[in-house]
Formats: sequence, structure tokens, C-alpha cells
Amino acid sequence: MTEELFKPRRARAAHAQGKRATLKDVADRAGVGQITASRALREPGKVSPALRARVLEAVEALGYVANQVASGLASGASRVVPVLIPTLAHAVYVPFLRGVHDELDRHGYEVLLGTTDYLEATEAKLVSTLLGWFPAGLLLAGVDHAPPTRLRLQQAVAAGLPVVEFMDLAEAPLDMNVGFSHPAVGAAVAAYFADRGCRHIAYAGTQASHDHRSTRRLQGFRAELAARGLPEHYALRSEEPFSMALGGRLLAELLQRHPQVEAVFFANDDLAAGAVLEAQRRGLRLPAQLAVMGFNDLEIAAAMHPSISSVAVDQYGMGQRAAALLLERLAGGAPAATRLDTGFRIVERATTAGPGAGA
Amino acid sequence: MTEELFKPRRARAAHAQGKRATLKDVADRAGVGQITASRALREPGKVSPALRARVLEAVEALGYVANQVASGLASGASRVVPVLIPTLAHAVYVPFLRGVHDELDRHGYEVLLGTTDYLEATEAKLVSTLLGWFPAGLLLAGVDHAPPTRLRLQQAVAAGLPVVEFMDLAEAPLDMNVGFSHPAVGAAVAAYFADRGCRHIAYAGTQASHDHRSTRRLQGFRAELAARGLPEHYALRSEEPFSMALGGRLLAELLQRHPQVEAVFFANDDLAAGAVLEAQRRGLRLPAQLAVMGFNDLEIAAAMHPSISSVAVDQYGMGQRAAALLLERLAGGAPAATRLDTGFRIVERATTAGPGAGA
DNA sequence: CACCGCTTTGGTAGCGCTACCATACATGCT
DNA sequence: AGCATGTATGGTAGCGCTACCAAAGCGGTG
Repeated sequence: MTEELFKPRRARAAHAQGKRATLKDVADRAGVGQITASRALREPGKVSPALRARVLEAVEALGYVANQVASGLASGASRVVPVLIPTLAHAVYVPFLRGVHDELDRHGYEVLLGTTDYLEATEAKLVSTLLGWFPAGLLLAGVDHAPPTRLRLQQAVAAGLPVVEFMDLAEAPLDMNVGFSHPAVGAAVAAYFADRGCRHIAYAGTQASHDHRSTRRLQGFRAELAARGLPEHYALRSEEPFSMALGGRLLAELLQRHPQVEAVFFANDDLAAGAVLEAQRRGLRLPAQLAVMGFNDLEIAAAMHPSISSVAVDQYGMGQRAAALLLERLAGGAPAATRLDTGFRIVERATTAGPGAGA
Repeated sequence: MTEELFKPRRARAAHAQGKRATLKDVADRAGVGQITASRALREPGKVSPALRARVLEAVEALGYVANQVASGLASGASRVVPVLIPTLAHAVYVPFLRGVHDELDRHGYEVLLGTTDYLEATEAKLVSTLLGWFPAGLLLAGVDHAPPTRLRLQQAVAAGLPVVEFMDLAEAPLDMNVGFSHPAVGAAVAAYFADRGCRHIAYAGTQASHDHRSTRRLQGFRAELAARGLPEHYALRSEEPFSMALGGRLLAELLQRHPQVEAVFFANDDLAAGAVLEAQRRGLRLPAQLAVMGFNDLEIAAAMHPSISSVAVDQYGMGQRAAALLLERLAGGAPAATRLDTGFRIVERATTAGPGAGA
């Protein structure tokens, strides 16, 4: 009659885990308690060498792989870190992701990838779902979040979840923050052009209503021009997503509206590259008649002919630092800094070379 | 004395989940059984509209978010799909990842990112760990796996885990397979050059011992040359990872060893771009004196001056299809095909334009 | 009006692991 | 020797959810 008690009550979801060895199997084979087997794997120092060896032998023999899900449920913590970036369609976020991944991987954490498409609603949904994974931490692109999302994140932070916002600097970060100042970039580029004698300096970008960082660059840009008494109304922003072709169209429209424009700061290198091609079609001499600056310093900026000046940002390093900050917090210590400015650098190339916008 | 029984026995890991509402809270508030609440969320059709509404109201009011970990443990299945690619350092794998992510995201699955760095040992470790997450499926770059890894994967497949190998075609895939034939690419490029009158046709690549796909392209390349009675020994493969600079060095070495070389097929566009710059430094006319073909058709191939011919592969589509195949299987139906050839296309540009390797 | 089969709802056990506590034993001290 | 102290090991409960089964409700049928 005890037979009844021993027969498995249900067939598992017949998944990959079908017949996998459990920790109990390992413990039985090694002739130790289950908890000792668990310790031998997680805290080797607390188990005598003899037992530890037996456990490891059993693990090897049975091909045991820890069930992360059960572990996560029991401990209320996992080794998964979701990373939310706007999109994979743009090369910019990839080095960042790589930096994060390299650093987390080295420490045994997994990266769960999420893309928001610059939409707050998508971000909100992702944050909800991903919090359901008991993540070890959370990495979020940008510092702008819908109020309900922000509230939920604040609660999570208060409960001890390490969160790093990156790509931008916030006045009041949710928790930790690694990035650079977009207004400062805009101001620096405006100053760069102005210092070279340009007077009619324009900004061209995309996804006006969603890309808050581009908006902030434009703000810094305008403020600097205004401070110098230069016209600051040459700005054109499309709602379309970026592409090289769009860069050409933006330049065409800009020149039609404001033929006097001498220099343009594009929201990214793809746009700038498209604009350079359009300028060449129109027979404009670069930078003599038109100076062009991109943003992000992608490979294409250096590869184009003429090569395109751009603003370089250390995306990979930013990713590494963001992950490192998170790891420090997880390791228990308060991190050295909770707000890191990774800066930027104007890379001067052919499309802006020389004083006076060329010539 | 029953007091004892009710006091919580331990403080949870004080993590993000600290005070989060559980399914039981939702059920209590809605005045239904816990299981009914669960069903209302997962199988709405099986619950009466009235109760469903009450449950949803409670979810809303409490800000309930399902605990994915507990759900995964109880059901033996999760909505996570690990994707293993060689590296994020190369732009090639990103569109693939994007295709996968877009498709899976649309269906409510999460992507867990892993990179192998072309190392079988790393792949083995990742496969082990990731299997511990009760993944819904598995996406693996390449069809070459270390024997123990292969064995473990076969067991998982036998147990019902859907696995898709991509980027390459296998004689005997583990399960499903989406990719294109690398030998066919090599042969097609060899034929392309030969048809244009080249006789001394070389191959240049990197990471000789790790990049099996590059090796197979070389094999197809050589076979085609041999079949045409052309010399097939002009091959140079470095162990270094690819970079533009390395492309230049490879070309220099190749020309030193075999000055008669007229055409080179590079293992990727970055190498080709570096080689083009080196050729320009040497004053070689492209393609008259040297024809160059890249691989992957990255943006840089079109942006360079002269523009570089390349072999285009629909990485994004490959990712989408790989994910779609996996989803079909998960949906229960046997997928239409388990082996999909996504093909390739030679994109002719300035570095190979015209007959006779230029004229 | 009793009976059947269907749908809707709930109880319960357990997924595999880890936190907490208890126990056994070795060590060093008075 | 007798006791406190520390170290190594094990038992047990429970993490939050879902699979299985049982029971209740309900309308239709002969």
C-alpha cells in the first residue's frame, strides 16, 4: 500500500529536464546529505575536502547541472541581469551590450536582453516581466521612464535591487548612473563650429518625440549658440527612425529652408553619412561649403570618403563600468561612486577639418 | 501556541521581491481560489467572465506581477530562449540576434544572451548552465560542437527541447537547422573570379582554428579552383581576431609571398576594407590590378571608396526564421521544414567591377 | 424527476533547491 | 575529567506556482 506513495504523481512537462539528475541523486551517490552536496558546490570551504571530492565525483559521473530555477525560487535571488536598450537596429548600443556582457559573464551572471524601441510603454511592460525573474540587478538605457515605471523601479531599489541607468546622466538617478552629459555634447559641438567661424549652425535628428537624449543634445547645442549670440533656430527633426537615406533627405530639406546653413550636427553617424553623400550629389565642397559632424563615431564615420568628424563615446567602457558598479553592489560593498561621467571626445576628420569651417 | 506556526520562519533575501503581491493575495482579494486566479491569467477561456474580471481587477489593484521563477519550477517550462553566438564584437551576428529577438519578443519569450568567443569549451559551459534555466528552446550558432556538448544536446532534444542551429547547414542537424552553405559561398566566389578571367585567386582569413565556417568557405573555394584547373594554394589564415588593420597586413603578406595574385576573397568585410586601404597605399589600381571581395555585406563595404564587393547573407531573416521554427515547434505542430537554406548573394561593387577583374 | 455529462471551481501535493535550526563530533581550556 | 567553543553534517520546511484530481453546479434528456 505504500506503493501508492512512491509512484510519481505526474509526468513532468517532458522537457529538457526529463530525466536529469537532481541534487538528491548526487547526494545519494556521494553518500552525503542533500544539503552537504549543495554546500560542496556553493561554499566549498565549508565542507571537508573528502566529502567535497566525493560530491564532485558524483556530479561528474551523473552529469549533474544545477536547476537554476529551483535555486532561484529557494534563495529568492538569481544570477540573471536584464539589460534594456532601445534597439539592436543601431550599432551604437552593441558595444555597450558587449561591455556589459563581458563583465557580467566573467562573474558568472547571465544577460537577459530587452529592447524598448524607444517606447515607454514597452519599457514598462519589460520592467514588469523581467522583475518576475528575481533578477540580480537591472540595467536601463536612459534616465527617462514613465512615472508608473519609475515608481515600480523605486520600490525595487528600496527593496535592495541594484539598478544602473546608463547612456545619460540624471539629476536624481534611481540608484546608480553611468553615462555622459548630452547637453554638454551639444554645447561642445556648437562651440566647436562657432570657434571655427561658422555662424549658421544647424542640428538635424530623428525620432523627435522618443529620443530624449537627442533632445537634450539639441538643448545644449541651442543654449551654447544663444550664449554666443548666434542664430539657434536651424533645427530639423524627423519622426522617422534613422537611416542613411534619411540623412540625405534631412540635409535637402534643411538647405531648402535655410540655404545659409554652413554647418550641421547630425544626431548620429548614419544620418551624417547620408548627408555627405547628398552633399556630394549636389556638388558641395566639404567642409568648405558645408561642415558636417556626426555622433557616436561609428566605423562608417572613418570609412567614408571624405571621412566624417564625429563625437566619440566609449560605449564599451560604459557597459563595463555599469556592470562593474552593479557587481560591486552585489558583492556587498557600497560602490565607490554611484554616478560616473564617462565623458566624450570630438574626433576631427575631413568634414570639419581646418579653421573657418575649412578653406 | 498555533502562533508559532504562523510566524514566517525566515526573512527572504530582501531582494526586489521583498513585499510583492503573490497569486494568493490576488485570489484572496478577488474572493476566489488561488488556482482560479492562476487560470484566469493563463487560460482566460476556462474561467467565467465574472470571476475573470474580479481577478484582473485584483491584479491591477495589487500591482501583481507573476513570479516567473516559481512558475517555471512548477510547470517545468519557461519562456526563456538562450541564444548562443560567437561574439558581439563583430557586426555580423547582431542582425541575426535582432531577428531572433524581434520574433521571440512578439510571442512573449525572452532572450538570454550568450557568447562563445568561437571556443568550444565556452560553448560547453554555457550549454550546461543555460539548460539549467528550463529554457523553452535553444538557438546555437554553427553546427560544430564538442562531442560532450553534442551528446548533452542530443539528450535534451530527445527529451523534447527544440534546438535550432543556425549560420551554417549541417549534414545531420541536432534538431532544426537554418543557414546557408559555406562551401557553396566559397565555390561561388571562386567561380565569380575565374569567370572574370582571374587565374591567381587567393583566400585570406582569420582565427584559422576556431572559425569552422570560414574553413568551409575555403574548402569550397579550393575545390572550385581545383575543378577549373586553377592554382588553389594561395591561402593565408591568421590566428588573430579580425580587424581592419589585420586585413592590411594579410594583404601585404600575401603579395609578398605571391606577387602574382590578382584577386582575393576575404573572410569578412573588415579585412577587405583594411586590404583596400593597404592597396591604395601601395598605389594599386582596384580592380584592374587587384580584385577584392569581402563577406557579409556590412555597411562598411558599401561606404568605402571604392565600394567593396561582398557576399550578402540575410542575417536578420535567418534570425527570424530560426525563431519562427522554434515557435512552431513550441506551438505543438511539427514545423514545415527542419532544414532551411537561406542562400546568399554576391553583391558586385567597384572592387571587382567589370569583366576580367576590371579592364 | 432521476440521471447523465459537461463546465466551472477548489484542494492538495509537489517542482528542486536553500535558509534555518539541530545535532554530532573534535578541540582547547580550566 | 568536564565543560565551553567551534566545525562539519543533516533534517525539515517552504519559496510561489501549477498539474492532477475531486467536487459542485447546471442544463438537457428519457
